[in-house]
This record gives sequence, structure tokens and C-alpha cells, in this order.
Amino acid sequence: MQEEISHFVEKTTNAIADSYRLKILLTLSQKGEMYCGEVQQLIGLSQSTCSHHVAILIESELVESKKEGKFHKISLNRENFKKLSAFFQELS
Amino acid sequence: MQEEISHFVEKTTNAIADSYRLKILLTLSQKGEMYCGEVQQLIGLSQSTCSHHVAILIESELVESKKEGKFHKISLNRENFKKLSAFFQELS
DNA sequence: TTAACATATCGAAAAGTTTCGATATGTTAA
DNA sequence: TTAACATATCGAAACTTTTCGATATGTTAA
Repeated sequence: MQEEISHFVEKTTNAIADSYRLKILLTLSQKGEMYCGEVQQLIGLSQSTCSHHVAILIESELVESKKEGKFHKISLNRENFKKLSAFFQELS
Repeated sequence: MQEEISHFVEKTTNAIADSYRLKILLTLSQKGEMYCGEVQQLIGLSQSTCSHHVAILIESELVESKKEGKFHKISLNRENFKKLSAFFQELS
């Protein structure tokens, strides 16, 4: 359990610790959801790089993806931010 | 201000996102404080590598260092964990 | 003052991450 | 069915991080 939370924190903080990915998270928080194409517009890197950053966010379980035909709609997994918040509160 | 918090979050999550550094933080939370030598015992890497990890934690301002003669005593900066917790709460 | 100890810094090797363009796969609209 | 579009994957270059041993610096005790 202590083991599990460490792994969770390591994985999620790693996903957050990049300026482009943090920007995606903050924008998702505001907008609620985005398509991958909008992410590309937002961060201004190549399509493959955007795909890579989105994949890391999904891998970390901070972001969820839902297929809508040929689009992939992404949104925050707010439960996991709650979990992170609680973890840091314990350290504070 | 929004700018500043992003920078803070990026820097601190980067510091946390390493299993050795997370272990140091969790141990500091329990014990309150540690000397660098104890950190070395805890994580079992070379002295120079421990020094490097501790330096990253101090740089991030999640950890504070106080010189006590030839020892350096480190402890958590709990205010900054509070700040992190609040940031993630906003995203949740 | 010098020996012993705690910590920091340096330089280099190994490992990991970011980025890209090219190409593959999956989906829809014509 | 095919063209067009959205996203994923691949392979490689550039960059960054982790780790070490060696050495430097700062502090105390003898």
C-alpha cells in the first residue's frame, strides 16, 4: 500500500514535470476536454511529439482518453489529482 | 502569478519524480530531519550521488538544509508541500 | 597545525528523454 | 472502394540525467 502510493506518486509527478505536459493539464482543467489536434495547436510541436506527450499523460492515469470515431477526446482523471493532493497534504 | 505557480510545480514535481528522492522525502516526513550521512545509508548509493540528489531537493525548495558544524541537517519545507497539495486540489 | 571526517564539485560513462520526419493504422465521407 | 484525415509507432539525432570515482573544500578534535 505504501509501496503502491510511492509508485503512483513517482509516475504521476514524472508525467507532470514537463512544461508542455503541465500546460496540457492546465488547459484540460479549464476546458474540460480536448482533442489531440487541439493539443497540437496548444503546444506547437510536431504531431508525433504531441502524441508522445499525450501518451505519457494517459499512461500516468492523470488523463483519460475516449475514442469518438476518428478523434480521441482527452480529459482529466480528477480522482487521481485528488489522490495526489491528499498525498502532499500528508507531507505538509 | 499563474506563470510562477507553473514554474514551481514543474520544479518540484521534477524533484519528486525519482524513487530515491521520494524515499528521502518520505523518510524526512517520518523522522523530521536527517544528516546527509543518513541519506547515504538510506538509499545505498555513492556519497557523490547522494549529495547530488539532496542538492536537487534543496534546489526545488522542498527541502531545507541547516549547517551544524561539519554536518548538514536537512528537513522538509512543509509550506511548499501545502502549496503543491493546494495546486492539485484545484485540478481535482 | 594536522589528521580525520562530512559534504560538494568535477569529468566522464551509461542510461533515459525529447524531438523530429517518415510511415503505419484506423475511421469517415464521398 | 478510395481519398482524406486523425492518431500511433518507428528509428535516429540531440539533449539531459544518473551514476561513479577522484579530488576539493570546510570543520573539528587531537
